Amino acid sequence: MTKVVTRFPPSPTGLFHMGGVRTALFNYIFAKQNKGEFLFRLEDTDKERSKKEFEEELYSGLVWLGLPPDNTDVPRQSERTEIYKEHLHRLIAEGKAYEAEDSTTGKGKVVRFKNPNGAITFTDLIRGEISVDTTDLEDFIIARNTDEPVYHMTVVVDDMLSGVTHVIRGEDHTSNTPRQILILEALGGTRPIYAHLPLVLADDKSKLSKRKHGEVVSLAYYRKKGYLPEAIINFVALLGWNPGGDREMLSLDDLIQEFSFEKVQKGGAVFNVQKLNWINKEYIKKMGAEKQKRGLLEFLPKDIDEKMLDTVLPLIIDRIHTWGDVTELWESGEFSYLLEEPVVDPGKLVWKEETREAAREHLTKVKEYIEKVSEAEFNTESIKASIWPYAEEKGRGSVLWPFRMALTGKDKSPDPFTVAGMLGKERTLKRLRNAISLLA
RNA sequence: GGCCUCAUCGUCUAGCUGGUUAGGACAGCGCCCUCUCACGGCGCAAACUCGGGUUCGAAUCCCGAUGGGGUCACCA
Repeated sequence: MTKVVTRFPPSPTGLFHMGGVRTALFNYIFAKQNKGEFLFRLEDTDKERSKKEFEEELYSGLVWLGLPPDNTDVPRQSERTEIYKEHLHRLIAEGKAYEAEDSTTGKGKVVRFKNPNGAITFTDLIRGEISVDTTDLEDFIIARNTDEPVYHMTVVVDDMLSGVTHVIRGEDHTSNTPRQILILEALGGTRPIYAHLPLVLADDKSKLSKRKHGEVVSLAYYRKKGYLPEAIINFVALLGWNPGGDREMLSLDDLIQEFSFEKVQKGGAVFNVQKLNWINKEYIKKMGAEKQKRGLLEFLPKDIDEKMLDTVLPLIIDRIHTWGDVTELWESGEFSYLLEEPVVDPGKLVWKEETREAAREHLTKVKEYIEKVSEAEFNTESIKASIWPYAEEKGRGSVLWPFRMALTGKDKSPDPFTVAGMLGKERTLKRLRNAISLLA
């Protein structure tokens, strides 16, 4: 049994695409599952469009996701031209490729592969046998000139030389496979096993593309928004694959354990952000408070009172799907009453059909109960215990609504006991007195 | 258009060797909890593309149609 070797060979011509993320993931999983190697290399033969920043983006993305490649030195095709040339020249020498006039401009010479014009049949781990008549491909170009090979040539040589056993890539490469098999056979290499993954689709069912669908196609977007790598891995794995039952929450280790090509879907899968959001939230809920806090801190104002954050933490967690959501939540003033005195509308202090007098009376009573709660025991539970019987007697809405409004000034907020607990005795009393005076 | 390929709720999917009230999840809607919001609990709605076969019986097997997607670069 030869060692399994998979690879992820993006071209650094754009941000790390979510489709690429899934391709990388499946390559990683399959390699690990078989105690093999997961290789990373850069296909930067297009000098015009290849950018250093994208190389970094790609590599750091893999590391961030928890899918570090096994090779420490990252090969760049732009630095391997001598190797490709050697193979290219061999093909020419053996009559398997030839130089030809540039058919479009008539200037210069390109290298074409001498197509034997037969049928190529290969086995795809996901789709079974695929058979193509290569005659339609004609004598395709494999190099811009005798020194500059293009994609098909470089892929084949690299895969062959690095001992790649499994080529796992997107379905958009299916039509490239026969060409590459042709070159590979001319070179005398061993055929790897192919697996073409169904595409990751946008809402309109077309391939996710930067041009058409914008920044939401790249990993960078989700990193910026504060999604968790585990959640992204989990979600993306479920795009076109599933463990067979009802399980949906799967760690990378689970995936390595459970993955099989038989369970890979044949049709494309729409990238559904809402599901990603849900999964992300599940991961957030599962982690400890300390981690949650650290996650939020990155997206909150620098000068935020960390002690206060401890108390609001559970409230925030209930209301967000990603760390980034907290920014908007915070800026919307959702918790503004914690930082500053609320502006209270006197009319709003009165519950439904009740009178101002009644509201004033309830608030006065509440103030008295609050005063009796000792400073040391001033927490949600004890506050609730002291006021609850009265609220039950007079009607919860009649008492609790003005109470909460006095503290927050908002139609929507957590319950008054929780808010009072967060504010502390002094501030709670101050706001109650203020509300009472407004009703005078 | 040629070639390749795919087809179960809006979306992700279960369904492996034919017999199920076609299951789950997200989203949606409703109810409950409740002073409001959020959380949570419960529930509802929602699919086998169509047409032929094979069979006692088809979402499942075969053929065809239709529809979708991919690809047809000196880009990868």
